[in-house]
Amino acid sequence: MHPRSSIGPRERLLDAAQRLFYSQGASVGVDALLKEANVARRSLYEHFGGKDGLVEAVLRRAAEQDLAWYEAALAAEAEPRDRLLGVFDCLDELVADAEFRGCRYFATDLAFADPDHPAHAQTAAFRRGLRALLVRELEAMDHADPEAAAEQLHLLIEGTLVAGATQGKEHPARAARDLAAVVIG
Amino acid sequence: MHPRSSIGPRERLLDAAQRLFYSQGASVGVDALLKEANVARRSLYEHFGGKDGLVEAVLRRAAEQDLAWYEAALAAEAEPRDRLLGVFDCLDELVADAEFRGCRYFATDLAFADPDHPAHAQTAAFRRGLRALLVRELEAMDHADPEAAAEQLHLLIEGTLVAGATQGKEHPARAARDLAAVVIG
DNA sequence: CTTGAAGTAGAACGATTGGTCTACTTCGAC
DNA sequence: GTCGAAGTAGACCAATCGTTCTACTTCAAG
Repeated sequence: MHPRSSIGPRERLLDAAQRLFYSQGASVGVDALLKEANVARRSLYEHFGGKDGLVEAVLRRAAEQDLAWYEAALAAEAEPRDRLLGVFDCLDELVADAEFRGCRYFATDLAFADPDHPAHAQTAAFRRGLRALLVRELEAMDHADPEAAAEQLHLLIEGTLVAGATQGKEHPARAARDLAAVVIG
Repeated sequence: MHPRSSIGPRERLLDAAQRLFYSQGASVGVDALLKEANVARRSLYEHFGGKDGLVEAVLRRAAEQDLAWYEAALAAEAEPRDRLLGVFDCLDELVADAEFRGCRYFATDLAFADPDHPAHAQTAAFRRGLRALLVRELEAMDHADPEAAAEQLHLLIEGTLVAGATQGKEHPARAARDLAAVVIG
């Protein structure tokens, strides 16, 4: 193995694909992915079996990273109530970034019309993970109805990501934060 | 002309494209569109100049229809406050429909990576129209800050559409309605 | 009856797609 | 030193993409 040079073609491919899928959509051609990753055509098919396998692997890894991002956002504050509100402060920064292009998972769902495409299982898993995270926080602060509140917070997050992608200048995360404060109580 | 048989190839094409673009995304092939519309290949290029022109025309017409849908949703109630809340009742029905697949305009934005594609101008126009509608209603009921409230309502609507597309069973419109009531005051 | 615009049907185009395959290189393990 | 797994480079394939084009039909206006 290459314990030193560390990143082999598999990782380079995952990185490049995650970048290009996000910035240009899942319809980017295999050629563009290979060029961006500086990887031979053959490596893609040996490691991932095909483009679909690469898409799935990218989503699986991205879901881990993104859930960790939410955990980090929560960890930035101490008070249970501030922890959840802090997520929207982080979202405000995220959405303001020039590179922001919306929610990776929803974009993926839209890109694959076939409901049996393996990508959908990954996006669903991410949403369950995020929802579980919200429920956990709400339970920790003894919220009266954690499930219902988590649904509302989730809706506010999704709305923020859409609004941020289509009119980022308006700081939708702040508008969402005010409503989140109501939800949390 | 054909004042009788009424719907010529142009209208059939618009109808078919609106249906297929929504259910399968803007990546549906020209062949599928022509077959669905029972229209000759040539007619598409004579009437719309190409697939891009068809996309633009579909969005322009859909925006009219959808804004009219929101107007109708508002008109279902009399009291200024109930008019806006009624929109979320209508959204609840819309989202529950088995055919519902999310917001046409956001899906279109994601489908075309090129920021100069004419489709983006149409989606932006629709959002401006919807926003203006919300502001108008809020002003009519003497809301303290119509612009800010419209932004929040818009965010709730977008969030509802995303949540409805990904987990329609949960009635996200009801969750959004509760928050909308807070926004309206 | 004729003419011409508008429609249909479908072959064909160049480009691009995802995927397969061959030939060559690299490099650590034995 | 040799061997084999893993990687690179790139030709190649069938399918599909949006688009152009020709040939035939339809039908109302003059």
